[in-house]
Amino acid sequence: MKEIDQGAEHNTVKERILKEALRLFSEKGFEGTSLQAIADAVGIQKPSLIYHFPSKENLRQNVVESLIVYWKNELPRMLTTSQDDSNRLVSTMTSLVNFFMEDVNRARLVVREMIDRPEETFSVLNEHVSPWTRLIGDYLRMGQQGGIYKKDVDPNAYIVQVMVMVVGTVAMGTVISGMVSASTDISHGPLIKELVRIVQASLYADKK
Amino acid sequence: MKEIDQGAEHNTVKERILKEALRLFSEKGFEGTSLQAIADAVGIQKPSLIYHFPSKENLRQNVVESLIVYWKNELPRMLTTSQDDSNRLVSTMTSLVNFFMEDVNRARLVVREMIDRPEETFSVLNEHVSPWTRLIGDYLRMGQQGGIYKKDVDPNAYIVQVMVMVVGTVAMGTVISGMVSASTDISHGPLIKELVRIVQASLYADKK
DNA sequence: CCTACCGATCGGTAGG
DNA sequence: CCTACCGATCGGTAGG
Repeated sequence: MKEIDQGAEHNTVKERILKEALRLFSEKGFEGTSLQAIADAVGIQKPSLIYHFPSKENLRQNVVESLIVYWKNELPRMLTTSQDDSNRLVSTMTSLVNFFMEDVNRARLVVREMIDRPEETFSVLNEHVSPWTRLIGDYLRMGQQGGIYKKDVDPNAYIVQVMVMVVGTVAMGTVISGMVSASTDISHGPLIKELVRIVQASLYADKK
Repeated sequence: MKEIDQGAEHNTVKERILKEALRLFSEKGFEGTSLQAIADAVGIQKPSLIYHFPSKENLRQNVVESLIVYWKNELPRMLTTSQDDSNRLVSTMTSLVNFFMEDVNRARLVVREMIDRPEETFSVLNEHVSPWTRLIGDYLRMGQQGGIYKKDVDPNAYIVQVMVMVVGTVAMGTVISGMVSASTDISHGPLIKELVRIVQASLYADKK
């Protein structure tokens, strides 16, 4: 009844639904998650879900959109925060890694969406992410002419490959970190470290 | 009735089931694929599936195993075929890329299994793939001491990251190739080319 | 490999 | 946001 802290944090039922749906869709997949399971996690009845989101498909779209919104707010901040020019790319990528590691489910959902609905996901990325990758692409091309980046780097392909590595490493981290060190999961330190090294070593021109 | 070419190609019902199940599990996911859909694709009735594979879960395990078996036959061949020492790693990776691109569903299934069943997938990889990654790791360490590979490469992490890139690029190729060039899919030429470049540039030591 | 069939669960509606 | 309910489909069994 209280409307004082209505839009404050993750308090509203709608926000709690989105949160639990993101988690379950990421962990078990869209088809592997029932509306009943989401309702149970939130602590309401199934038809109450349908009151907030008219269908399961509509709920999925809203979950994806909530991620996109987060992205569109964070990415500009990542790109501008980094002060010095030479390290801007690496620090942006580090922010990207942190964004996904903050909640591994974000990376998993992105990977799932790409595989489950390639065409739709392409449209979404093309609309909301491509502007930024194009910007970084221009920045890369400038650096190439200035001689600080390798000349044989394919800017567009490079950016996409970095994204594949970041999102792939975080999404599959639980599995693959066990293959590099003993710990079966969490933080995957050596993996992220090597990821950053590969991204840098394949970009910066050799010192002459 | 004819038993002449019984074990020849993809002729037996069991093999046809495995083939269609791999395709559907890869495209729609395990939970998104019904036994009815598989039966329809094969052209038999649902209970006939259960005759060959006692449960859906059992069928999934057999699909995964069929991939593993393929792997265990191909990987040694990849590693030995490459003649000259210096390019062995790159040619092995190229074979790996070809293996997954031959049938994109292989890469998609691997990614799905990693996200859907992290612990189980780790066990499978640890048993059947780790021996080979360890071998390549030793080879990398030797090359490092010989000075042909960068000293700051983390061999184990590097190998895993290369696998993430390969499998990720192929699995998500349909989506991401559209972001680098106009073509919405197929062959993803520039992506694979950049992938190979990154793998090489981040490995080989700078010429002094 | 098929027909016939089962209990359980699915997404979603009616109506309040 | 709830109770009551629906047709369709799920994985799987019985029995041949």
